[in-house]
Amino acid sequence: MYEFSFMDLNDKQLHIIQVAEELFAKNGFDGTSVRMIAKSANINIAMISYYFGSKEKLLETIVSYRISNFRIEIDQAIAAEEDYLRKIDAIIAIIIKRIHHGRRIHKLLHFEFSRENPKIDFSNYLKQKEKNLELIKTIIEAGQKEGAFCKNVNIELITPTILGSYFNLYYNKNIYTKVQGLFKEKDFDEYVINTLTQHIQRTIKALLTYED
Amino acid sequence: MYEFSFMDLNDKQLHIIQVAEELFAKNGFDGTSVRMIAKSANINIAMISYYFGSKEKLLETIVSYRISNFRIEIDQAIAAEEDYLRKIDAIIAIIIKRIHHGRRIHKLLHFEFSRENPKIDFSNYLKQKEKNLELIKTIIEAGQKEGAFCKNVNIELITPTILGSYFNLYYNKNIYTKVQGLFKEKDFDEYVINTLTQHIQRTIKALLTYED
DNA sequence: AATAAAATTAAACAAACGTTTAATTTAAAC
DNA sequence: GTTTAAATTAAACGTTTGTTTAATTTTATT
Repeated sequence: MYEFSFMDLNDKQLHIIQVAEELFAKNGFDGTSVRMIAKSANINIAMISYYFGSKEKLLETIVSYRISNFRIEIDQAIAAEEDYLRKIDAIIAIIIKRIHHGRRIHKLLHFEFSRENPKIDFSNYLKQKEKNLELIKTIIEAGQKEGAFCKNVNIELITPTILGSYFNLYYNKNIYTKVQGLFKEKDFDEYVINTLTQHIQRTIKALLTYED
Repeated sequence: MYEFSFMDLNDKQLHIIQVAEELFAKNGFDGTSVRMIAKSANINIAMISYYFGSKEKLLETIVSYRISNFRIEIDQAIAAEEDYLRKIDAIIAIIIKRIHHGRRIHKLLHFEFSRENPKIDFSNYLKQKEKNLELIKTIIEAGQKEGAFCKNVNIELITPTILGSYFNLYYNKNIYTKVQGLFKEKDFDEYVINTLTQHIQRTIKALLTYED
């Protein structure tokens, strides 16, 4: 039976990618050995070199497999809403959903990106970041011209606030779980999609309409 | 000549700590070898085991050396300001200053904290996080009672928004530097203390007074 | 059924890892 | 100046690292 495989990756390769992605996010790139990956994926060590060439190229494959542009999805959401505050709500909901879905690879990228000698090529990641930044800039400037948003806003810092709110929660999940009892592990998905998304939407809308 | 040494650490130990901290932040714990540390610090490899016991205990020493409580500083700032919005400004300025100063060790903690088998004891880090969370909760609830702040706010998520904004900028510094030309490396300190702090203050104040 | 290609394996490779040893040098105490 | 303790060193320790090899099994093609 034929199964569709993205990027010419067969089922076995996809399985290795999924296992490796989880281990990389948990233990970091250097903290994950090819033997750990092989054991978790129930394959021979040599299969990683055989399929991907090397451990580093495996990481590169994972990155290009996961990093995808969501320009179209956002464009549709923007067009569907009339009110500028609703547009913001829609954009943020999409961003958080996407980021949450790709949280493991993004964690990896955060940590590998600021290294002395980065192990992989980040140009695709950079391009997408840049596009997203421009997209948000465009919509906010349009809202400012319409008089919906105030002008005293540092637009470049809105993305860090949106993404940072998510990732700081994600990185400190254990703290809130253990110390605060804020949520159990399995409720995290729901908490992100509902509570956190709402909080960020509120925050950004408040910022964009704040007059002091 | 006698020099004061915190935590009974002599000058040589302090030098090793500083070098190691920087390398750990750059390359991660597993990505940094004792030989790299020894070379950077111009010492023999054996000195690390001699002084600290092991590579892991060196990390523990760094953490307890850097993680400090800033309860007193915040208490003073709160007492000095009358207006609740000014109190928020003061708290955020202190938090960002502190976090920026300890950014390297915090990056390390973010990455090591969510591991399968954490290599060091994080109880001190947890305690301080908890204290800071309670501190912010107290001041905001007081402001709500006074009618200065609105009530539809998720207080638990304010800290992630403050810290996340900083760290997302820090982790993606290279992007903004290279792609956007937002700032050069050496201007980062100034950008954080001025522009970023202002942005976060604005954001949180807007959120705390937002009525929809 | 025979042939060719792809997948899988255990074993071996050199290199790098954190740590320990035992010898030597430096500093401090008497 | 002698003795004792602390600091420093080069070398070696046993593991683990990522990758390659060469042999074998499985799958696909003719």
